[in-house]
Amino acid sequence: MTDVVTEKPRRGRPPVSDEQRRRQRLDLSRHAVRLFAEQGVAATSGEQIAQAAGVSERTFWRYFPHKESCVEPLLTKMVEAFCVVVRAWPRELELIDHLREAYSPLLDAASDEDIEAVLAVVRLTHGEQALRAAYLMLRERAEDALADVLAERAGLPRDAIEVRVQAAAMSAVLKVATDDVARSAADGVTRETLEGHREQIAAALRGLSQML
Amino acid sequence: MTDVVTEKPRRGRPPVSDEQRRRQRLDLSRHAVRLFAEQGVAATSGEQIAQAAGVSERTFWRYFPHKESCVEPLLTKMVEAFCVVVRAWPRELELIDHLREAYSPLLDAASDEDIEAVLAVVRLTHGEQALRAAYLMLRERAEDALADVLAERAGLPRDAIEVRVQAAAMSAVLKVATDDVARSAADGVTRETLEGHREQIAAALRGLSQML
DNA sequence: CGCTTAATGGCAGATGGTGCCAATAAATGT
DNA sequence: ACATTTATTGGCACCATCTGCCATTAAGCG
Repeated sequence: MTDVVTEKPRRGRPPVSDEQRRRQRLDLSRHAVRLFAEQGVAATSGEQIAQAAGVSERTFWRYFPHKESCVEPLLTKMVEAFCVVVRAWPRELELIDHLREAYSPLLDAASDEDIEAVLAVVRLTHGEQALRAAYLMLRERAEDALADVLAERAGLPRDAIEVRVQAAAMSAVLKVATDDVARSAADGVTRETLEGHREQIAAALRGLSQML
Repeated sequence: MTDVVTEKPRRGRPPVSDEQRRRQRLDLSRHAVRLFAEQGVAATSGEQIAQAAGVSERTFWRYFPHKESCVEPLLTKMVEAFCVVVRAWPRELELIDHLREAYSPLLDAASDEDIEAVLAVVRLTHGEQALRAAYLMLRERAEDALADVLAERAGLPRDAIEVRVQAAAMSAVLKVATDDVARSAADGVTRETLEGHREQIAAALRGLSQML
């Protein structure tokens, strides 16, 4: 009865906090992305990234299983932002209207630098196949999260076919819109660009409804 | 004026035909997939695949840029089959109805072995991340082809936002349906399973229209 | 059979990535 | 202060992935 949350009279050095680890990954991620953009993925070695971030190559490979997954921390920020918005989607509102309401505050929350970096990565994924593959894998993970939210809203199991189709379609729309905004924001991202992004999504969702 | 199709009084050994090359790739692909399924991707080395197919490791790497791209020839068969159907989609018919008409004959055309192999690969992509990434990349290439067809139908440029959204959404639907049929056909594929697949797609497309 | 060109195979080498172990860092107990 | 315990780090050896280079072989043609 005493092990509801198993007792842990911890003894040695405690593991670093998840927060700390996240920061470290993000730091490595920034260096990696900068180098990727400057000289290409293929021409950037793991050793180089490690050196730029001031850790040994060995620990670098402990933080990232593959070179391309260096983009993950940055991109995750983006998809998580979207998941937060979707999760807050009130039942009585149209998705488009909810986006208009909830998206702007979210943009204020993220730092301009991060937004710029994320868009840079998305642009990179077009020339660099390895990065594109990593990007698509990440989007599929996001799709699962989206499916969870949609399932809860609809009161259906998360692997119901309707739920998965809707999640996949929404995710696909978001992908197109994101690629588009990244392309059009090639030099400098403005508030107008981002609001354009929101409208892009809205228009795309509207377009979906005309499909059949 | 004499170089409309540059004159080629060919001299030495002629390059192998594209057909021949395609066959070779497909053969390597089959061996690779079998090994992947038997012992996992990570545990299967390029040397092993080459040996199984009876070529040197060096030439194996000439046929495939990465180990995971061994699944490409098989999967391409699948997406090309779908593209053919879409291309033949008459303007006056609903897509669902067209699928019902055109899909069955197509199933007869492909060999049972190949269909089985394709589904096996799709199943593999769920446990093997590297394969999943390759799969998603291929699907995106197929999405482009789909966009071309849709653009022509709609009389819009191929990079119009509506076209790309529609292509992305259709592709996403097809992905869900394909994953589902692969899972449900885990042991032995029957004609019922495949017709189920077609209905799966139809239902999914119908579901899409209810999205908003 | 010589000539020309394409495909192949073998070998060296750089990079990606992992397992193992010693060294160090951060906590607690005495 | 010091020993003890545990987590992280770095160094090293090692296998796999993939490429460049060159010699060899194969396939056509006069």
